[in-house]
Amino acid sequence: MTEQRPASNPVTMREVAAAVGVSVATVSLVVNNKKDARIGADTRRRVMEAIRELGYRPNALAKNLVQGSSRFIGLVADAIATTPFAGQIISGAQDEAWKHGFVLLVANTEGNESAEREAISMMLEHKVLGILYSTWFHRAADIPAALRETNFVLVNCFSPDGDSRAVVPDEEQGGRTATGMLVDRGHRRIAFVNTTTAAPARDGRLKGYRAALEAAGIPFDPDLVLDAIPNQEGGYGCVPDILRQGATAVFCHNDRVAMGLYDGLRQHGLAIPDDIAVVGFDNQEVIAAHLRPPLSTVALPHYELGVAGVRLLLGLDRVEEHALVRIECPPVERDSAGVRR
Amino acid sequence: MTEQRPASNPVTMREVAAAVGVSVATVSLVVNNKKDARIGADTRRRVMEAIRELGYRPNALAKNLVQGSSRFIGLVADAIATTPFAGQIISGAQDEAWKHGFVLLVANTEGNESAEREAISMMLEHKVLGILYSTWFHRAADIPAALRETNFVLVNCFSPDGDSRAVVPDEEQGGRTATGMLVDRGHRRIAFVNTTTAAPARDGRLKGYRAALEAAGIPFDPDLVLDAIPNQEGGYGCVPDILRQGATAVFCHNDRVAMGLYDGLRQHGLAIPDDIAVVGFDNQEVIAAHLRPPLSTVALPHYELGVAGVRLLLGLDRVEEHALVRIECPPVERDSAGVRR
DNA sequence: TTGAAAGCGCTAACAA
DNA sequence: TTGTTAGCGCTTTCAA
Repeated sequence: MTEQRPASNPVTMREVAAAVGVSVATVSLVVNNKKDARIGADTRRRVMEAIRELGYRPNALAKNLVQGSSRFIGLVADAIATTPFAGQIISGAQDEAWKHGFVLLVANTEGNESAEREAISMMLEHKVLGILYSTWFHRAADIPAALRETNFVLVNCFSPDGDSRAVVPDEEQGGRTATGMLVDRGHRRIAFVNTTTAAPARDGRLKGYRAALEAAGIPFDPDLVLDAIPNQEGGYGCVPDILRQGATAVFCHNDRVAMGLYDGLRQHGLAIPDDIAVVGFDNQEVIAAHLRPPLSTVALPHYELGVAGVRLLLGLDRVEEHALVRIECPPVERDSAGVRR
Repeated sequence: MTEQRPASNPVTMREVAAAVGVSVATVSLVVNNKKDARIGADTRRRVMEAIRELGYRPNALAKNLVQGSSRFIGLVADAIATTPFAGQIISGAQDEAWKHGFVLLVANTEGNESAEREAISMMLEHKVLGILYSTWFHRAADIPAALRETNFVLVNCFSPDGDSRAVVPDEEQGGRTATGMLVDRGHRRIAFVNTTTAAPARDGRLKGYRAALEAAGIPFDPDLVLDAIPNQEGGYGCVPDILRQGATAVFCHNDRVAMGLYDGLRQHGLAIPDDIAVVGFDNQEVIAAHLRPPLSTVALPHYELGVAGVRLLLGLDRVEEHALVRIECPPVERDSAGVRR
């Protein structure tokens, strides 16, 4: 394996100093714009000029080394490739990290445990300030032992033992919000197509659904809660049941289920939202925004999860030691829920 | 086993050496498992033990510094958050980078030029071995000047001047493959819903479409080529035109267009693939795999683009200086094209 | 206002 | 087989 040429030799601070005829200390002072050190206006000018002329770039490795702390934040994700969700977490984490002068070291593990171990090792060896450990869907996660060697916060997942800082979406509030969109339109028989998969999303959204019903004085009818595989096929498949139950509105576990539901409903000659109203969950753009009619849904706040994760890591938000921070799932109103009464 | 220390004060090699009673050089030798240096079996054992006991982790920053080269590869992407595509590029790049002992420094710029400059600066300061500059859709890209300070390869984009190494999907072959799927089923009036957006995808896929037709001895009919906004609405909107032209099959610019087309076709009471066959492009999983019927399409090889990018960067594949490397877009057969005759 | 010098944690000659 | 030593490029006292 022939690897590329050895790193080209970049301009060093010493060369800049030599070019100007000052010491490296002086150059360092002006490069970092140290406030306390008084540098002659002329010297400063000449140094700056030399920097520009020689194309000098500070060596972050050396700087980090001498300062004993890197400006890295690690982010391990379990599914960068397969969903847009991880991307949004990364994006949020990066924007926030960047804002505070930090750089993201990203590792994709695709659920592979040894890749995970390797990734964490690598980050530890780069002396990251801390690690964000994230999953693409909200769930309990076993915490790799090595994580405990540094600061870490869980993003979109949490420790079963509740002994770690974590940021997760507020599923219950999300379920309440989604159901509320339907209640607000005057619906009283609202079906809920939940997922078959045991997960916080399943329990939380159901809880929210019931809470919204209760708040509106609508009795809970267990027959209106259906379980389906959380994708298009699942949504399509439960159309007959929904119709049998005489529902006038459906809250779907996610947007993909809603997409399948659309198909089934249409096949029965039913119009959305006039014959039956639909709301989804996730706000998966490619789908939700372009269904016919565009799908009203509730957004999973992945970007905000990423932001909150680094804020916790950096200690920017005051919060109890092992708190589980819940982030709001905001409503995204489009057309499938009908017009508000 | 490992007594916890504040992350800010990690165990150093010197401490390990002191604990064992050897020199740091010896420790370095065993840590890096240097092949040529002979270390006493007993010494090696004791060092390893101390490493485990103290929880020593090598400091990659120091190592990189002294070796004059980091093991970083930078990857700047313009849309991590908005599509799964960037994620696949990252994923491919990372897998390949890791395989060769490199770590990815990822920066998301969301098209923002100053973010881009900052990102590249940051990477340069970390003395990356090189930079992958990637875009989420295949297009010509202006190359930021700073990029030229290091090795770089363009991924999913190319320099208008053709003066840089680049890896892109083979649009023409993709168009040929997609059209071929339809031709193979005996269709002769095949519509092509192209995009309204000027881009390599537009020209390349059209070229491929025509090539496939020609290879099958089918005359090209310009009336069968429609332009539409490349999303669901666009696909939906051109159904009447397609029917008017008497097409028995449609090749869609992408899967989203196909999704809209499905809707429109259904509304006309037409069955896919029996009344009309459809193939898409992109292989956007959430959509293609779960449409009814599942969509036959051609995959955009984002993962492979990432892989090829780092291979080029590392000089693992021999290739001419400013070559434009084209990666195959493989067919993904599902059900919407019908049964092969 | 500037410079000299001591490291940061590690690797790699060269010695022993 | 192992230790000594000289840096890598930079920051940071402390002196001048």
